Amino acid sequence: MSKVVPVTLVKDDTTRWDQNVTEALGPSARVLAAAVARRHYLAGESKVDIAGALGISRFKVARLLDLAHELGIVRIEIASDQIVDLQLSEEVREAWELHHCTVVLGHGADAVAREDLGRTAAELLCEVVTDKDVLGLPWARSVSDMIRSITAFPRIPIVQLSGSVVVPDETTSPVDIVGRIARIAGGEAHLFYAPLILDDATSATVMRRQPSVASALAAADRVTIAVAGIGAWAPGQSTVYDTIGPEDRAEAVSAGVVGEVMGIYYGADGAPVPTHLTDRMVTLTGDRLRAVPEVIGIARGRNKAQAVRGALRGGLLKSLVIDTEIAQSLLAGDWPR
Amino acid sequence: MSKVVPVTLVKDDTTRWDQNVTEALGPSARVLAAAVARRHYLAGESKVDIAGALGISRFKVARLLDLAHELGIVRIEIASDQIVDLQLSEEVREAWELHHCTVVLGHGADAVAREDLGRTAAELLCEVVTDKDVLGLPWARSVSDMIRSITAFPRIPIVQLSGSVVVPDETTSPVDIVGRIARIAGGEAHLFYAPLILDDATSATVMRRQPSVASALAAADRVTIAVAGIGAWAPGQSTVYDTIGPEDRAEAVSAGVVGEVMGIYYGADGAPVPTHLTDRMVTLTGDRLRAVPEVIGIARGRNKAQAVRGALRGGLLKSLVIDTEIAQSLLAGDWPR
DNA sequence: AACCCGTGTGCTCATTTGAGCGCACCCCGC
DNA sequence: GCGGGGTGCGCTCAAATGAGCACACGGGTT
Repeated sequence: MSKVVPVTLVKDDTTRWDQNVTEALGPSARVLAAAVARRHYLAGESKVDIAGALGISRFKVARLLDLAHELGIVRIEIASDQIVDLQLSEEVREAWELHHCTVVLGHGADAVAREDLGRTAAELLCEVVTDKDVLGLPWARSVSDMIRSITAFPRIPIVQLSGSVVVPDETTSPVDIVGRIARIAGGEAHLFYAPLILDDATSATVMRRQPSVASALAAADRVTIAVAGIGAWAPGQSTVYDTIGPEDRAEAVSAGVVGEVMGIYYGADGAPVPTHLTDRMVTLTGDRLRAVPEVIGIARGRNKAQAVRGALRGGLLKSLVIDTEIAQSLLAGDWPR
Repeated sequence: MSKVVPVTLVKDDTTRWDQNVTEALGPSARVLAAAVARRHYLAGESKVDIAGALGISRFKVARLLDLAHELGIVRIEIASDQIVDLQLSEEVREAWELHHCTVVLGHGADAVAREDLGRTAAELLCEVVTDKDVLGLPWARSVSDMIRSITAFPRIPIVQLSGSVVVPDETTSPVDIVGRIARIAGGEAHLFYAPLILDDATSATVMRRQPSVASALAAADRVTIAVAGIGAWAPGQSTVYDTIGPEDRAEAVSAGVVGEVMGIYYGADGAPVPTHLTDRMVTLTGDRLRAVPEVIGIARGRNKAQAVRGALRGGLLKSLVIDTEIAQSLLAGDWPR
């Protein structure tokens, strides 16, 4: 309640006798500015109240606060997250008009751990999902990484969206992975045992007519949330690429394929690429995936950047869980849309 | 401009499937909260604008910001000064209803350097003084420390308020000190050569009648700003105490003297203490000092805490430049007034 | 002297913001 | 199925706030 003796905040440079002052402001002004800042920002008092308590005008309080900002007496910082680069995430989200984007920070010099990416994707899924949703899942390594991190889930239908690929070094079998979350969720589950890719279109057609498969693929219409891995068309960047033969790879390359999502192929501009491969897949169509209201894509590593960009351009994904390298690539150089 | 998919901020603990979530909030909410906080606090956008840009209500923006505070995503801190404890200064100022208070931080374990205290006092004086003021100065070690730090000063009258004490280890002579600032200021100066304390009351009366002395003491009425050292009534804590004989010291002690300012004696409650010493001083009266609108007291060290408190209670000082020890003592235990 | 410019100050008015309210929803137990 | 408690949400109205303006003062120039 004590009144303050007026203190001129900034003296004219020519008239100040403050040549001995170390900082830009005298000690009393610093004390005053700090006191005002503390009351306003830490104690939450309104500027009017502060002005009343100190016997100065509310305008002076406001100017004092501005000054305190300029001089660095008040410092406001947005805390950095341990796991997620909050700023980069938002920049990517904004730039590509995504629903959600989560950029996972890599610890140390090396890339983001699969485990971290999977856990973060799990958190995002759990955050976004409601008990009105229908979840669609393909088979993908990154998706199984995610599912491993999920311990609780709402009781909602789970729909398998694609066949599976046998990968030697994966310990758990494909359907187990999709089945795991179905068990956790406890709702109805549309699962099937089928390979993602067959040797010819005829076999694939037959396979798609299998009741379990047909029922699951039909249920894809009802899916409201899907999670997808993103495969780049290069060795080690796509389980499909690694599975098929050299000629098939080459055909896709010459057709312009840069990546696949759930076995749906697309080019650098995101447009579907017609290929003989397409008819051999047991998966939903690109249009059906595009119609899903929320599709979360998961990807990691510089080599997948172009594939992610294509998937986004093609409208296959609505959200992303990625690492810093891909995020920076998505913001760099050629701009979206 | 991209729209945001609604995200429920806090789920009911019973309904959340976030047992795998490391933090209290999902990644998307963290990204959103951080983005809002960044836009509001760093970019300075209004909540209404942010709400419009993100397609959410301004209330949600506000709640999101509250949340960001609670979770520590936004952290506001008042920067600490290198020289002055801004918070402690304000607390003392407020508690004792001072015009200004500057608590100088000691570096390392030992006490605040005389030099730091003097420099800070100089800064405060230069900040507070205007070219309409009349400056009054006594002789005191701390005052001479301050004056040494002054290199520029407005062209105002300088009035010497007390006689001087010869201290062996001070290199500069008393009047030189007061004369120095008079030279820097360049205005009219009321200086005189006289001891602060004489052997008897008669000599003191004679001395006070000397034209130069009388003129200066008369000019004390016009003084608008004075700076004073504070002496505690103990060895090494007051140049007056150290100068006089044991009987005089004892008399003052038994009369209840705890300190002196400009040779004006007072007790623990700040009331003037009548003593034979008083008549022997060449200085202004306590009432005259109390009438000066701004008196800045300088003191350092735990031993002077009680003397400072007395001087404040007695209304001799309006402002303080002190160290952390005295400041804490002023806030501790027995409360002012 | 008269002038002008830069600076600090407080005012007015439009915008922004906060406190409280009611509504809709959902989970739970009867 | 039907209240009850809790929660998130947006509305209303009053208070707080910001942008711009006018004024006063001081120092320097014409």
